[in-house]
Amino acid sequence: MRLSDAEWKVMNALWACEPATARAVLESLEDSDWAYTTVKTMLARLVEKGILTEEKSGNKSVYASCMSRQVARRSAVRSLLDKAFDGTFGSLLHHLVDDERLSAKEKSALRKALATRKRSSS
Amino acid sequence: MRLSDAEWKVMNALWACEPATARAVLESLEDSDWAYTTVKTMLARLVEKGILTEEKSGNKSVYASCMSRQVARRSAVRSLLDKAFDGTFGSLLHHLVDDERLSAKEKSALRKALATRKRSSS
DNA sequence: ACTATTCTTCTACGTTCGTAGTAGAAGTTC
DNA sequence: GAACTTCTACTACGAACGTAGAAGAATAGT
Repeated sequence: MRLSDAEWKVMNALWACEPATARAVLESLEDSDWAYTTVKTMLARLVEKGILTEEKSGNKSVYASCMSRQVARRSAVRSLLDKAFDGTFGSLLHHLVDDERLSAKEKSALRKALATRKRSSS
Repeated sequence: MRLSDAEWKVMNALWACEPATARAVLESLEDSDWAYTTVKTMLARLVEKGILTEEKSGNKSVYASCMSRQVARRSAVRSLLDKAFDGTFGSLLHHLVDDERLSAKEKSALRKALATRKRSSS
C-alpha cells in the first residue's frame, strides 16, 4: 500500500503517539497548520486503505496503525528503487556512496553498521 | 522539481537514448504499452515543467533532458528522506543495513564501495 | 436544562496524474 | 496530386491528492 506525502506526515505523527485521537495527532503535528478536519480526512482515508484501525471510545475515535514504520519504509524504498534505480539495491547503494555527499561521519557509521551486521545476521 | 512515477518511466527511457523523438522514446519503452499520444503528453508536461527541452526539426520534436539522472536521483532520495526518514541520511542508512534484506553480495559491494571512496574522495 | 465546545460524517473543490482520443498539418508514396 | 502515414496540438476524463467547510451529534460546564 502506498502512502502519499501528506499521509506520511500524519503517519509519522501517529507512530509517535499511537494509539491516538485525531486531536492528539493534530497536536503532534506542531510544524503544520492543518485544520482539524484535514487531519480527520487523512485519518479516514488511511483507515479506508487499511493502514489504520479506528476504534470508537465514546464519541471519539482512537486510531492505531496496522502497518509498522519499518514496513512502510521498506515499501517506500522499494518503490524508489523501482522507479529511479533500475529496481536494484546495487544501483541505489552505488548512488549513495558515489553521488550523494555523505559526511565522513555518515560513511564511517555506515561502515560500522555493515561490519556489525556482517557477523550477526547474514 | 518533482517527477511522478510515469514521468520517471519516460525519463528513464529518454536518458537511455537522448536526444530523441517521441517515437524513439515510445520504442525505448518496450515493456509498456502506452499509446503514442500518452508519451507525447508526458513529454509535453515534462517540457512545461522545465525538465526537458524540445527542439523542432522539421515537423518533429526532438527532446533532450535538462536534468541529469544523477540530479533527479538525488532529489528523489532527498524527498524520500524528508517524508520517511526524518530527513536524515543516517536514518536511511540505518534502515538499509538493519531492516532491508541486503544479500551478502550487496553488502560486500557496499563495503567495497565505501572503502574505495574513503581513499579517493573526501 | 441551556450554552459552549468538541467530535464525527458528508460534501466539495481545485490540482496533479495516468491515459488517451480527435482533428488537423506535414511528409511520403505511387 | 490523391491517398496514406505520421506528427503535433488540444481536449477529456476519471482517480487520487491536499485541503477544508457545514451540519449535526455528543459532551461538558454552569
